[in-house]
Amino acid sequence: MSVHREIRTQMQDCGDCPIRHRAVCARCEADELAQLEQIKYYRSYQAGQTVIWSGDKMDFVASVVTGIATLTQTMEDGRRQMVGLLLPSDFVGRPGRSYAAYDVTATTDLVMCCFRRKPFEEMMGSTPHIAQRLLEMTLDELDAAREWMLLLGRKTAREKIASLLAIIARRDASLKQPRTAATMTFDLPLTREEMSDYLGLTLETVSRQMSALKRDGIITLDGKRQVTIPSMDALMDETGDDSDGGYLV
Amino acid sequence: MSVHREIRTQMQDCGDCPIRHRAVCARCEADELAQLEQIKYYRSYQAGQTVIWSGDKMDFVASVVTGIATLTQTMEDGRRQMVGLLLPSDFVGRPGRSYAAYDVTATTDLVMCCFRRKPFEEMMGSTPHIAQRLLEMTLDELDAAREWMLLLGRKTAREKIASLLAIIARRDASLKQPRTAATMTFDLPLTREEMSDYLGLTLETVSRQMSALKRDGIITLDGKRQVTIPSMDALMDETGDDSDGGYLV
DNA sequence: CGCCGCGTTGAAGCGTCTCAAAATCCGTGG
DNA sequence: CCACGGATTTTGAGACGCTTCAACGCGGCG
Repeated sequence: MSVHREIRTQMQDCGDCPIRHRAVCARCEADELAQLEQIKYYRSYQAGQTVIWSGDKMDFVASVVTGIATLTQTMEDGRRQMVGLLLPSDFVGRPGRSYAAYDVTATTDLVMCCFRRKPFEEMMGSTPHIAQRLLEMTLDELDAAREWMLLLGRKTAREKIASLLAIIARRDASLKQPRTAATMTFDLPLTREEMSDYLGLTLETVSRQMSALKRDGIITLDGKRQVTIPSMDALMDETGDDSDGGYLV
Repeated sequence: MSVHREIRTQMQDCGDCPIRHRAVCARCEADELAQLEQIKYYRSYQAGQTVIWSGDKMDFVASVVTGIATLTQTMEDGRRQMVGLLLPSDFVGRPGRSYAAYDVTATTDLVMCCFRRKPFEEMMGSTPHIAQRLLEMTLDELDAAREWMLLLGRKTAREKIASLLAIIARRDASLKQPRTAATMTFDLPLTREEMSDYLGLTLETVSRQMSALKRDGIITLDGKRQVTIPSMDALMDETGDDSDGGYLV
């Protein structure tokens, strides 16, 4: 994995922002947005590049604009566990904390909208709309983390893979095809190793279970990355979740 | 486990509250506290009693005042995973959500300070101090959940047990003995089965690893529940964590 | 062309689970 | 005070699922 240079991206108007209505700024009024524009700047990273290392000084917080990033923890002996998958509109960093608690890595090409930390923290105090939205997003993250705890602690390898595919498929569908098509196709944004880091498995087990799901007709593969799900119901049956789980809100 | 009747506890002044400075109300001024007193009421539960079932209607949020509660998720076939351990000052429920997302159970006798949900949500809008503190607490919870994801996904059974004991010991020390005594003793608030639900293990594996830690002199047991840790350093060596992990903030 | 990153597949080992039985603890009633 | 019964915990033996170690296949790129 070669090291790429970090690239600064040209300024952009918040009005045109693709994550305007979902990110931490979602509830801001025009004047508040203008204030945010004062302290924001964009950064781009290439696939594979590290955004920040755990323990490093972090003088910004940010929103993912496009692309996918991951949060991972690493033990002394090299065991790794992914603890977050950051999608467009997701928030990176913690107000009030000056160092990074996790490794942040770009798994695809990535653009982030960064805010200098100090001014952002001051704005949080004076702008309830930001703090409100951040609370809501953090509560959602906490729910997601707890669902992942169930997966890590109690699901079988096959159920783990099926759950991950279901999550990616559902998210992909919400962007590409608002209607619930019976059959869906998407590109896996993660390597087998990244999948294994997320699921608490080895990459060999991931590969074997992918093959098993293919053999059983739950998924089909074009190349290594493009996944087609003929029946979302059949996939859901493999996740171990309640049939109605996640739909009632 | 017999079903006990829920008991209402007599009113109490916020000024005397043992969690006054750590709970969701920690930053409130006197007038804000007075407002909270209007919508608060206490509830007590006996050890083993269920506070609320996942999916049930939940028209309050609450703080744990004394005792310990757990959040657990259950799969259709009965597999269970604990996703939260609620200690005094911890918050229960989610503003804006009218049903419970998890089973909440009292593992010891428990007293909660409950707020009617609707008035509490209104207060959150008008009282930044509450929302600020809740955000801070939620971010802490998220960090804890992510640390638990590493444990569930990557640690061995022995490391899991050692980690749990270390967490309980450290918390207990922060209450009972502010100084870092070399040797510490505490009562386990969890049964073997509850420990297994937290750690993603079977209760038999928990029991075996407890015996192994005892055999190796990492812990000593008086009865089944009272644990003594002769050397906190020796215990920390068994957790798999960095030697300096968790201390730098 | 040959290298390298990524993915697949195989075989053996090991850690945890499952099933089973015995030991211990604790509240209750005699 | 002791006996009893049920809940909890411990311990054992075998099974099983995932990991480990290893070899091989595939595709892109210098």
